[in-house]
Amino acid sequence: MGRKNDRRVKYTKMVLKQSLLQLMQKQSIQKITVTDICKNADINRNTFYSHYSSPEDLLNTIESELFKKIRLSLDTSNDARTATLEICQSIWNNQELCKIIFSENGDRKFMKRVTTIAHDKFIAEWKVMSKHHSNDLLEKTYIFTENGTTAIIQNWIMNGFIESPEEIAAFIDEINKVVLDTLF
Amino acid sequence: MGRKNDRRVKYTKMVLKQSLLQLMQKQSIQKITVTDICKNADINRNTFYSHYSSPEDLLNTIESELFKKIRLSLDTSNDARTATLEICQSIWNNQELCKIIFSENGDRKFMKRVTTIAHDKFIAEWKVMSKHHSNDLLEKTYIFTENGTTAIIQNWIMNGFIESPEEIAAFIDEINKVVLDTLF
DNA sequence: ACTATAATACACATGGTGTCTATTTTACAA
DNA sequence: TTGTAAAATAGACACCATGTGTATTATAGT
Repeated sequence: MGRKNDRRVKYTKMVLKQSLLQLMQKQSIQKITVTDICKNADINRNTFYSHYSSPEDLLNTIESELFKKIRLSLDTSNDARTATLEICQSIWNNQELCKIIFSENGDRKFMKRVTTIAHDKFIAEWKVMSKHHSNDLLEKTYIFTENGTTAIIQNWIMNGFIESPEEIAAFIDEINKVVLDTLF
Repeated sequence: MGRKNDRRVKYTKMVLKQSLLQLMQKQSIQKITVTDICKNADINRNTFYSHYSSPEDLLNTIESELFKKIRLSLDTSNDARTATLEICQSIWNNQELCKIIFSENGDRKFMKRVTTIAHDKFIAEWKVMSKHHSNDLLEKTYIFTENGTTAIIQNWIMNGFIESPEEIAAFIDEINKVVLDTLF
């Protein structure tokens, strides 16, 4: 019964995560060693290896947990507008973590993985209206707006959340609408 | 006189560059060691260090040379449309190199550095027309289109240059126009 | 042919890695 | 409360890349 719920395991994993995030505030994941993380966490290096295989592996775990949180908040909403808003709110609710994970050295692929959730709904909505257009144009437009949207959110995070989630979501909605409405 | 033009130096630098690019086809720069590069190039490791300080340093050199080429082709054109086209043509003229440098593991910051040349001209042109708008909206729109444009070019490269430079430049012009004309 | 210097060969201490084998500590359950 | 499984630690190990020495060889340019 006490397999994964062992207090010792929970503590170890917790401090290792904290330790990595703390180190990531000053250096990129690429330059952080297992030894660094363990010294900073006051955890034996062998213990690290019994839970994770590398700093990247540990980071993946952290990211997956955040991703799960964000996805959970989306299960209710189906249209693109509310999905965008809820993603922004999820990020807003995890500001400290997001600041680190999506920082300069942060994993762009993961950021994209998040925005894609909402963006796919955008595209699905517009795809219906664009049957007379080539898939090629749709594909290029998708790439353009996808990456633009991702950058807007990343910039919002990096600038310290000056705008509210509502404001950012509204801007994203508007500019995506402009592009897609005009082209299709 | 023969300082930097020494044939030995030219050869060494050349094979080291080739070696790194070859290795980058299969792994990211992060995982490539000095030892790897030297073994692959059949160059002594000490020789590497007498020219470059790290694999990243070597890559920076390669990137800077490409950047110089691209900038050179731009000195004639002043408007955004022709600048975009000439960048696309420069990339087209260096396909093999660009495929590697802008690959999945490629340096996104460098890709942005390139597209920014043309994009800044776009923005300068539109900035004149948008005095009545907030800098904030302009800034966000800039980020959106900047990153969208970058992604389009990157995608063009990664897909193996299916379209001509003219076609890609035309799409970039059009979609940027749509966004900026509609919002301002 | 001379000479400066580029390239090589060899060596070294350093530091992180991943994986062992004990040994100690501790959470949970009977 | 105590027994036990398993978690954490301690210490050691070979391995490999690093960066920096020193000495030697090869060679491009004059």
